[in-house]
Amino acid sequence: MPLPRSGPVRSEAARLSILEATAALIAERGYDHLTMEGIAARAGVGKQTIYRWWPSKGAVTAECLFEGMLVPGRFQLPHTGDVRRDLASWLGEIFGYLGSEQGESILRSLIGAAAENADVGRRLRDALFRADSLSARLTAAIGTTSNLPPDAPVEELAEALIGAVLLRALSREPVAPGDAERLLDAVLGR
Amino acid sequence: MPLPRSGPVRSEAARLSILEATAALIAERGYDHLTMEGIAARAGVGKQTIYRWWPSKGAVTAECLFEGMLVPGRFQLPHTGDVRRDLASWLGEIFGYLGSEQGESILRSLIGAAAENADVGRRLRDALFRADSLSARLTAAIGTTSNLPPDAPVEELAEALIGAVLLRALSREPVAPGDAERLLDAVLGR
Amino acid sequence: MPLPRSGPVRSEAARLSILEATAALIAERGYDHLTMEGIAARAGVGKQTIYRWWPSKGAVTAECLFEGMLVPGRFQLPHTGDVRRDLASWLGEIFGYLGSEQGESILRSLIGAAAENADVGRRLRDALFRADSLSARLTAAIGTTSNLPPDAPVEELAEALIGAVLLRALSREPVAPGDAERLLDAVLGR
Amino acid sequence: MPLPRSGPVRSEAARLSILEATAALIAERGYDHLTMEGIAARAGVGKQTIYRWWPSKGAVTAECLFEGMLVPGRFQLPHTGDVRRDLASWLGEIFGYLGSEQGESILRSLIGAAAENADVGRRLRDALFRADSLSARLTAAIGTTSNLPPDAPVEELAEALIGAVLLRALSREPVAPGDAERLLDAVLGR
DNA sequence: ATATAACCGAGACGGTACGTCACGTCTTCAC
DNA sequence: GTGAAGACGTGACGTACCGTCTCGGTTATAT
Repeated sequence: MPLPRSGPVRSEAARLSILEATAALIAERGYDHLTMEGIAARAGVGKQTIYRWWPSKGAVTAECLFEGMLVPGRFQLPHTGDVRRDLASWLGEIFGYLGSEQGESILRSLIGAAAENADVGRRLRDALFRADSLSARLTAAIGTTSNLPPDAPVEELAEALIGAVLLRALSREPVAPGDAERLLDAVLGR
Repeated sequence: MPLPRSGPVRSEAARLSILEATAALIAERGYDHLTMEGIAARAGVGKQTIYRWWPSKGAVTAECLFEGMLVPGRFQLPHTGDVRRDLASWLGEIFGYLGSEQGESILRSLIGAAAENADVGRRLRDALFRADSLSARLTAAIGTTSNLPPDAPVEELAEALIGAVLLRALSREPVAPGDAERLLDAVLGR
Repeated sequence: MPLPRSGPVRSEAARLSILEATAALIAERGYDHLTMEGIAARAGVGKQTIYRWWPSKGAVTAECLFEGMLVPGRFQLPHTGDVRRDLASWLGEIFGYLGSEQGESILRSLIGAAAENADVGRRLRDALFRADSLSARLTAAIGTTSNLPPDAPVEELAEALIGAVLLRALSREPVAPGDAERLLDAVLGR
Repeated sequence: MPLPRSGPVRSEAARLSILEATAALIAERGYDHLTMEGIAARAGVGKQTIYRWWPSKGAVTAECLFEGMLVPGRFQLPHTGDVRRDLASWLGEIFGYLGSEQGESILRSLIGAAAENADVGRRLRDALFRADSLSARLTAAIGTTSNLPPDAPVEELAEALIGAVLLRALSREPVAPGDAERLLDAVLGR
């Protein structure tokens, strides 16, 4: 089923088809095993159409990530007023995703992609985990709900939280029920 | 210069030559770009000799890691009695390594390798960072030097520390002087 | 010096380059010793370009044969009216070719190729020795010049002549001056 | 089941086992596809034991041939007094062998072996088809049963007969009932 | 209204690396 | 000192993808 043609302007249909094919292939077989030819075939698109707009499969992956096609957009900090509870809920959701076989595999794939492609690395940080808003929220919480001292290194706190998630994905250790809370206790104090 | 033959037993010379070639190639060009043919050529060895003993380049890399050929063995916790100071010194050394272009690249390569190979992931955790002894030391430190409560989740603390290092490597952000201390402050409190 | 590209249609330049390389390599080193990689390298072509169009080196060889690149097209029956003299001249030329070291080696190579590849066998018969026209001519000669009875089994006569040539090539016995005539005498009578 | 050892003299058991394995493998899969490792494994013998006594698989094949393990010894000219009838019977047997799928394949294999190995070529001629005795018999028959002139080129007659058989094997054309007789008619006259 | 030019699908091309097979050499050890 | 076993360096196999390059066909825009 060939895609409809749109003349000498970039075909949005082709672009979407490529991103969807990429996301599907990563979900099915992992970032390694992802090939340009596989994407083109799955998307019903010529290889040149991919190379015209992206320099590498890492770049396509990064755009997938940015479009929210790989990791659901749900990983957003809630905003109830109780920062500690918000963080717990957010981390809980992430660990839940990590607990599913699908999620663990995709996340691991993305780590691999990030390791060899700087763009993916950046996207993985801010588009996926919204690290910025995370540290902003931590800053806002100083002196309020949790036992954060006024000059707490929030940036480092955020890195520690997210880093622990990555390490968990890398090490392939299964997620246990209370893990998210324990991590929060460890980093923020009880 | 062909290696000496040793008959129907495994050639230790070939094994070492392969591991050394692998370590050198990873250090020079990164884990992606590492090829079996490249290893064989550099090691002066037939490809089959590699495939006879390792199923994949990930496995070879894991053995390199285990033999301490990729990351220096220096990342060991000192043991001065002052746990906090020991941790600071250990983290400082790691961040120092991460600060060098070489070290950052190798570490990132290994993360990529870990993402696609479970064995590498495991080795990267315990052979490299001695996570076990790390949490053991944290346990020992409870109630002593630092402000760790008696039931502190040391395992999670260790994961947060190491995870932050990995995230730093992945995100390619340069290391600044006080980073190690700030991370320690963030996770262990001041 | 890369060959010119011609897009998504088969490149005639590549095809010719491959056939020429094949013919040259067979002439130089024999059919055994012929390798796909050798052909590709000599032709300045990717291996896949060979495999895309031919299933085996035997098939490439068969096409060489068909294109007249391996055995000169000169082995054609003259047509003077005197069939006996025509046959003598034709056989003489073949034995002359067989007498040269080059010719003997190539012919033997082709026999080896024919033994393991049916296509080569067929080509070797009809494209090379024009067996068809040979038996047709023999049929035409019945009752005329030679002592062929009206119902002479011309097909078998042709096979005997060509077969004797093959056997000579296989057995590596040097060709002596009067051999062609003697063979003709033996098969056709004096 | 390892073969019994016999100390510092050549093991006849090993030699026979190798030849039998070779003959079986050629019969099963053809001369190309025959491998030294396959022979060794099938014979329950170390590779070195083969290389110690034969320089190539062609040589092993030649010895098989010489021992009558590949082509049945039945292809011998009968000796009834009627040379024409003897030849007819002999050729008939050969064509019968050639008519079986097994026989056609083995013979073709041997031609391939002969094409790349001089020794096999020689053996194939005299050990297999007893060409010597054939031309001797033809000589003896001069002036007797058939219409051979006194100075008939018997050597060439023999070559034509055998050559026709080889060509038939090479060209993979099925054998029809009267073929042997027709060939004899063609070459010797009616 | 028509040419022009960018885009599209398809896929052939010269390459690199894959993982496997077999080669012929060599070494160990049991008999 | 022969023979089974099998590791070794070498080299070819046939396959998968790479990134580049036409090709023929569409279609929006600039003449």
